[in-house]
Amino acid sequence: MIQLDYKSGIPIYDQLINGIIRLKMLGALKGGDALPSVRTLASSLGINPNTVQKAYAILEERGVIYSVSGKGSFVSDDNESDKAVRDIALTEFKKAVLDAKHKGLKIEELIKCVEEMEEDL
Amino acid sequence: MIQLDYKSGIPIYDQLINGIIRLKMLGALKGGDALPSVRTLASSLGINPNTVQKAYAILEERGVIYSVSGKGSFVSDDNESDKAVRDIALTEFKKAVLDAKHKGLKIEELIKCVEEMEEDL
Amino acid sequence: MIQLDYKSGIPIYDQLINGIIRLKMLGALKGGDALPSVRTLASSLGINPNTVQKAYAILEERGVIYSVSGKGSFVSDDNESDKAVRDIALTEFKKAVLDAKHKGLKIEELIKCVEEMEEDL
Amino acid sequence: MIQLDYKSGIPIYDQLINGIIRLKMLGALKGGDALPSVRTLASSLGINPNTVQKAYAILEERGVIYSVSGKGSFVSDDNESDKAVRDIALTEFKKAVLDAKHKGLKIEELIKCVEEMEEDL
DNA sequence: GTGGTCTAGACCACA
DNA sequence: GTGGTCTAGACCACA
Repeated sequence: MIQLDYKSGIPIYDQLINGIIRLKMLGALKGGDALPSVRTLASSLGINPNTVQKAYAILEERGVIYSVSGKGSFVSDDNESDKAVRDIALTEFKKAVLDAKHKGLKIEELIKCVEEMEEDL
Repeated sequence: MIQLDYKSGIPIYDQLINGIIRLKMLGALKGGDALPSVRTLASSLGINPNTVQKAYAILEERGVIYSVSGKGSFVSDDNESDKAVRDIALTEFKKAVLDAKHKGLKIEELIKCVEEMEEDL
Repeated sequence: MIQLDYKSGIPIYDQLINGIIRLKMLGALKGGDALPSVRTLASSLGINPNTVQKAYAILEERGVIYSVSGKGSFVSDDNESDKAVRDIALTEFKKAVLDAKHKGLKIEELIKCVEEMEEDL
Repeated sequence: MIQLDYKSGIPIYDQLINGIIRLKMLGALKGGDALPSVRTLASSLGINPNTVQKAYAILEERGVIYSVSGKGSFVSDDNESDKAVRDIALTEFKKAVLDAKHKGLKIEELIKCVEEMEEDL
């Protein structure tokens, strides 16, 4: 399911968020699908339920999933959610572009870099 | 000189690092130039000397500057340093590209996004 | 009958309460009419009998319906009940108005908003 | 400062959020003002730092405040934040209007109710 | 000192 | 059982 990397420095809840979004992108999770409960996912990953709770809360706020008290958490099928996710991703990407520029990389280099990565994947 | 943005969420020491690298890229700082002392820069920016110290230490580690005990810190003229900085920047940028892809953005969108940012700046 | 929206965040029992009150307002339920039994309604909506039970209990407490042991639940024809329901609803609405004011919305904006909603519905 | 009501059923972190927004509306908090630190506010209110942390995190995400690790939390002067707050408030208000309608109140009654509240305040 | 993350564990409403 | 809130307390990066 979701691979956690404790050495990455990326907060666990962020890795969960990214992991669930990725699973949705890949089609492994579809609209209406039930997610593992907060406690179940926590124990299967060996982390604290609060951490899962935090990830789910953020995903819900972004419209990627929705939670029903007493029933569980489910994947939204709302296309709006995709848009929200993409907006956030694009903003973060722009930040990275600026950062690269600030460190002396030129726009053409960045574009070339992106194009080369296309072939790899 | 260097503009700090406290709201950006980027650590101050990182902003310092980027700022000094940028000044070197722009030619405002050249090989052999003396940098302001840790205390001077700290007080002129209104920040903690520890923060400047950390930035200088990282820059030295990357070969962008070098320190002479009792004399101060100076800009390296070694072209190697530029390469190292650029390598690090490129690696981080690639990570950002991957992340954006994982969140559903397509390569063409990213390229378009980069091109549009070129016009703005 | 009653449409449940699991994504709304409104507790199911509250949706049931609102639904039954609405059916009464609309005239679909009149004084003396028998309500479906707790189990019947629960199974026809695919929800837990406890949830229906809770809704019925609250409706009875407010005088909207009444229960006869061994016979079932019935709609009150008492006009008093309507008044009680309306009083509660009005109190909650006033709370919402205050909250909106506290967050900087002006009375005129609220009125305009309500008027616009009239057209939509 | 901020009055907490433990009996209200409203989560403490929500009361904090509303309280800070209200203080900003009233002009008691202006752009750039430092907020009490997470720990300070927690101990002065007799609650857990985590709860304050949660409130601050949500306020930051909404653009009402911004936090700088190691420095503290500050009130945004960005007018955008007001817009975000107002949007959220308006959405909540609309929900309340719908709820009132569902319970049998008529639009005209709601408008009259709002108008009467104008005189009181 | 300051914000941010995380664990451990309790308690509540809801289903 | 399930999500949500809260406390208590530890630890980290940053300033």
